[in-house]
Amino acid sequence: MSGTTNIDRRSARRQETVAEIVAAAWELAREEGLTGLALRDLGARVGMKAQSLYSYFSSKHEIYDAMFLEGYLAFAEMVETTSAEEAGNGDPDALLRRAARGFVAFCTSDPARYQLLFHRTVPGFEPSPESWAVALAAYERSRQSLSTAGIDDQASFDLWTALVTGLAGQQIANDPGGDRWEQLVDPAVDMFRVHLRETANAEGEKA
Amino acid sequence: MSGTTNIDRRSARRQETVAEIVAAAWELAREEGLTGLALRDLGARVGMKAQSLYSYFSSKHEIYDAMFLEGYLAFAEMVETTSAEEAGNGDPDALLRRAARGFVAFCTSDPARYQLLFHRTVPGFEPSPESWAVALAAYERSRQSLSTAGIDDQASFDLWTALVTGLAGQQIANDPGGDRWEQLVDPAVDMFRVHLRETANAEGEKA
DNA sequence: GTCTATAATCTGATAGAC
DNA sequence: GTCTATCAGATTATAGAC
Repeated sequence: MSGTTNIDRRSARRQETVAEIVAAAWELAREEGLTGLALRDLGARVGMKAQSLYSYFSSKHEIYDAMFLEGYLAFAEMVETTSAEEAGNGDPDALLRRAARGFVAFCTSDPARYQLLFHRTVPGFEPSPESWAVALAAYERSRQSLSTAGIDDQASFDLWTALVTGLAGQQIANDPGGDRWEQLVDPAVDMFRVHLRETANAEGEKA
Repeated sequence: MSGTTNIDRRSARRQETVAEIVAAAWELAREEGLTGLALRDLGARVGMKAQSLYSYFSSKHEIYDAMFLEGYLAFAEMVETTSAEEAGNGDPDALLRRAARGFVAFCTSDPARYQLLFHRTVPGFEPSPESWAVALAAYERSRQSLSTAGIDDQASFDLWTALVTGLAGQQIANDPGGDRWEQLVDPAVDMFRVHLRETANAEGEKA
């Protein structure tokens, strides 16, 4: 009787614990720096010995991988929110502004996450194919959303990502907690919009 | 007889060794990652026991500090080269292009250095006041140089640094060894130039 | 699934001989 | 100034009892 249910319960409990561990890992990464994360501290934070973590993850890199995955799930959610039709009643300029603000806020709200997702900073760590797939899907979703705002070629999108990661990076590195670069998000979007218009014109002239 | 000379010789020899250690530290940082640098490996690389490094540096952070300092000296040199009058016969647009290309090449040629100089990625490390002074001077020199190309307010310069560090960061993280974002440097400069023209117009209209 | 015990190694750093 | 010796502790990770 109810063998499956017990298994479900057990795996649900397990997933809870896994999630708790990953949450604690993020906490520690924020406090100690991404590469300062230590399994001893992590175990202590969730009320376990460090060794017990190996019941849930087979290596430290696997924990980083779970963090990476979770980070990109949060990224995807942010993309979805800023892309929402209702939020901007179809105005492409408003969409661009929302996307840029959302992205920079996403980054500055968690510098450790910004580091893990957008820079290769943990020695030896490489995301698993599964996590990469999620990252890529989120990236594609973002690209698709912004294509409706006029960013419809790869080069423009690459320039866009450089611009927004650059704003976030400068804010985090040189004015943590402040808004010196966050203030520049709207001007940067204006600048980028002119660029879009000009490249569109150039295409038109060629035709 | 030549007591001072002996001291000079000795301190010169010492400086040579210090420079050798820092050079080896950069090598290792490039190979193992900036935070993967270990004193044992560093000692081995220069033909010493790790403990002997303490004759030259009193802590690991002090080595990072020397790397930081050296990095900003190289940065200053790059700024000087790209700012050179001769290199662009006074054409402000050419200066902007040279500055951007020079900066991105400076970053991509050494990702570990990019990380140390422009992101806070080593847990617990903070540059000494002396090193900060050099960094700040190089920053100011860059700002001064680019002010002759029309970047004459802080906000525009901040936007500029976000743009070029962003291009470099994306190149390093997502296409190491390639040129996907490096190709976008000139288009990015064009985009930025239009921004400069527009903000200048806006200022003019206010007056 | 968590523990103890511990392996095996690496960490940065110090003391003191030469 | 470099060495040996070593500290004191951290690190990730495994084996096996409960």
